[in-house]
Amino acid sequence: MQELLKSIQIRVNDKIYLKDPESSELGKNIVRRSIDMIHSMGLEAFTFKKLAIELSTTESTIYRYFENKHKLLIYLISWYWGWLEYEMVLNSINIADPVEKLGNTIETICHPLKNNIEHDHINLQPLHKIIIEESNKAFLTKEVDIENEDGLFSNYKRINDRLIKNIKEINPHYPYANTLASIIIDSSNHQRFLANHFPRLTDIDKTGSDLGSFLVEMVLKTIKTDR
Amino acid sequence: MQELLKSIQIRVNDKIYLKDPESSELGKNIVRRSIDMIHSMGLEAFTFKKLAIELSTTESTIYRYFENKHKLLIYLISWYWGWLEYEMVLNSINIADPVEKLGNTIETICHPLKNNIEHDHINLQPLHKIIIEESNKAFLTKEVDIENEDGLFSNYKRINDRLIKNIKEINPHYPYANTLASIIIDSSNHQRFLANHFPRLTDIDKTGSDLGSFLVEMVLKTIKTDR
DNA sequence: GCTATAAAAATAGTAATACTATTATTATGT
DNA sequence: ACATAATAATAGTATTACTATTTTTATAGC
Repeated sequence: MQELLKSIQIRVNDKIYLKDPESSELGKNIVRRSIDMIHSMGLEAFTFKKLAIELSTTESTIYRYFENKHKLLIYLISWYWGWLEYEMVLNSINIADPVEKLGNTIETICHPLKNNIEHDHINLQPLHKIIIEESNKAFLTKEVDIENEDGLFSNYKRINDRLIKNIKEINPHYPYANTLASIIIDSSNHQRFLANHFPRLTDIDKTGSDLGSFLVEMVLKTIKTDR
Repeated sequence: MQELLKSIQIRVNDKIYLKDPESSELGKNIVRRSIDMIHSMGLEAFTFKKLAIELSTTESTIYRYFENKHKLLIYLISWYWGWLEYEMVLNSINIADPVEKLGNTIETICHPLKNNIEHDHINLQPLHKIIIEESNKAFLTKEVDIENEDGLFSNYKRINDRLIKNIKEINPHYPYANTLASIIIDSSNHQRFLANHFPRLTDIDKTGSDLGSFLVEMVLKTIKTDR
């Protein structure tokens, strides 16, 4: 199973890239190295020039894969959510009880690397940190609506859809399932950001230990029909 | 009262700027025009050069007020939270019941412009939109820890503290008051962002009409000691 | 009204970024 | 062996994000 997962191809909207980075060794290296570099130096300091030097290639070559570093970021993020969907589905397979499934799903979102999975050319540990520290920048732009229309965020939205469906399985009449789902997903990463940089603003520690159980409890209490 | 509020000086940490923009007409114009420009063109397209042209002045002159556009953004955000604290306090004055106070406070965070307040040189409407669309960029950087140590985010953190205190007044034993508070504040803006750009991910409309009541309900249900 | 001082404006310049274009070289598949 | 595509090398541009220097203008005290 581990082996199967390792070589699985994550589907990423092909409008994100100019040339599929999975289609060549160089492409894979671009992805691999950019994860390390963005993780260690931050998105703003990261440039195609620096990446080109690291890869002993040229800027223009990288530009044949990605239009700009913003698109590269979207690629990484989209890949992440695409990958997480597999994890979510696999982890919750055979779970019939919707409450248990919700718990399992939220736990997966909060601790995606629990299974210690490895991947061919993508290092998940730093990628997850990029998600925590940088991913919001992908849609906090003036181009968000066009890019959204082009489907660049669909992998992200599918994760939301699954959570929404799960919540509605538990309480079909709850009117704020969408809002709750997006809060869960956002918080699963943002609370860890706060733990890293604004510990006063959270009760979660850096490992995110109680995060999952907190979020599950919040959801269940919130959607419970009281009578 | 309106008049009093209009001329009130919002306290902003003086490490954010090089020269206090409130101290001169030009400084006020820098703030005023930058709000309009960032709002209309987005933070990335906004430059000191363009601002200088708009103000018929030069880049170097603007640089005497702010180190760079990032600091200017932090200034605007910090001013906003500083101002919101006044609003929060004023709106909840004389409310003794902590549950009622929480409702009032959250309502203020979600609908800060309800009182149709005007301000001397700061246009609150576009500023609020900047908070919704751009404010996360202020701390999603590699410099966040140094800037946080320097107190650049203290106005923001004080808002959190008030909410935390309020939650603890209702249930002193609830162990996740900090986490819940930061989720509330974050969601009060982020759900409106989603309403604008990802309506499928929220049940809130663009005016944010049910947002306050949803958040209040979520908090109250979550912190309720069930027995 | 004169002068010191500070603020602002004008001017110039630099290193880095975010690209684009052109040509030469190398690899690959038939 | 040849066509094709990918990559590398080289060069260049507009813009950004600054810094430095000098000149002009405004202000406040004497």
